[in-house]
Amino acid sequence: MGTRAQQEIQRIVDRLAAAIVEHRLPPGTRLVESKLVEVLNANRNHVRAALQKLASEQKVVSIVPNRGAFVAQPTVEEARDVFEARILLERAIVGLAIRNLSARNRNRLQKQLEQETEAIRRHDRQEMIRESGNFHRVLAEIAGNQVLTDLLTGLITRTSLIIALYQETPEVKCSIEEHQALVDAILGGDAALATQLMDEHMATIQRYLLLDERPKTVDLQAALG
Amino acid sequence: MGTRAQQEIQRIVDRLAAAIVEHRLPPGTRLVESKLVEVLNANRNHVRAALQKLASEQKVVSIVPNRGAFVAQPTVEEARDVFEARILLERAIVGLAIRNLSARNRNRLQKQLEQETEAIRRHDRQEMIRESGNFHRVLAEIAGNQVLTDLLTGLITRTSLIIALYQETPEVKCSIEEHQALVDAILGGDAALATQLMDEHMATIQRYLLLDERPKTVDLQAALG
DNA sequence: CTTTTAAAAATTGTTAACAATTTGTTGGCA
DNA sequence: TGCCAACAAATTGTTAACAATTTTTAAAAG
Repeated sequence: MGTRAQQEIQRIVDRLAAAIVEHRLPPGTRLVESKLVEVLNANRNHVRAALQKLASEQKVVSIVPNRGAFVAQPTVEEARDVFEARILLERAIVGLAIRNLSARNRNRLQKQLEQETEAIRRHDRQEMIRESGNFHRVLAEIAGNQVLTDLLTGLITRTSLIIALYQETPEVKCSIEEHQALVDAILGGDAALATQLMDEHMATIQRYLLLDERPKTVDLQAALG
Repeated sequence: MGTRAQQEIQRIVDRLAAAIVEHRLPPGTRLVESKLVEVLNANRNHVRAALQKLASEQKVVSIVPNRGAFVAQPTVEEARDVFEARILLERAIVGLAIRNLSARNRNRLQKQLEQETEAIRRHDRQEMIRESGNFHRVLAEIAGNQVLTDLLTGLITRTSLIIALYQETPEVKCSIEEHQALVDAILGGDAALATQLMDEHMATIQRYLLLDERPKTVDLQAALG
């Protein structure tokens, strides 16, 4: 495909991923191709390609043959694996970021915290989700490893879907207070403290997940058995 | 797409990835769609989808609009980033694997080493490459985290392409001696030693890469400037 | 009123024809 | 010979029509 088609597919991927990440499309939602064509003002071939990509790359969509695409419902095991992998990457990124603290990068961290503050001030939940994800992405960019950034970006997306599916209450647990403490430790150059704070930050998020139980959706087996 | 088409695309992806990983398709090789259709006995649409996947997921193919697909030529920066990320994952995997040492898993490690020995005995270079990759995949599977396994699998593929492009001599540096030492440390439950051996193993591979210089292929700018 | 069956509609899956672009070749001409 | 234009071939990119499957609707039968 030419660049134009690829860009269009990416546009659709981004729109859908954003909607899933910001919990506007709950897990299990049916994604009918013709509706997406209408809503996104797109070509059906492109929509199909985008859905395939979301299914095979980020795994936030699952495709059932002859039945169509749905917002994915990751299993408890997958949720655990995603968190385990993410913590791993986040810890390493914190360490790398501390070694790359240029004036510009310090500034980026401050600016990012301001964005989050603004989102909270406006009580804009979707923007809060978006910005809390951006915080971790900025950290990865400061770490200066594009491969790590790409891997983490995928895990951030999946994490948000997992939260939609398993978190007991809908508040955004990826809090600015913990981000602020992290930034303080990073700017202070205290790698050990920063790493520990990142561990605790991830643990905080994980603590509110109901990973002992089944997915939130109706389990016919349990409900009728 | 239905399951059948997806399977067919995956078959093509696997065939192409194997050829690239085993250095049968050197970096920069042109991949003409019609030739692939012939050689792989496939449909052109499926070939195109497979090439797109290899480009956007594993990044071992690069697609130039209106010019076609080529075996990728990762930059020195990308090579460094891939290795940095891979070391990170491998270290963690070693630690996790030691905690999961069932009888079956001990056996899998032994069996894997036997496979590698056999490849060496037969002087089958392509099988040696394949099996040395399998060693790291088995380790990831023993670690018991499917997400980590998937991420590492992608990085192993990319690593092999990087070696094809940047290693000074063509021997397989991912050696069974170091694998054997690693297995000994793991079976002995010595996490600190095993992690250190993994570090050294990765360092050994990296040591033979010419990452100070340009890619091996002719650089017109440098050659004619 | 419930169940069954058949037809219609909606939705997904597949393909090959067509279009656009790049690459290669030939022949004229100074 | 060297250069250029026009044509031809090869290759990639795009699309819409067609096929297959599932879901819905409606009618008929018990």
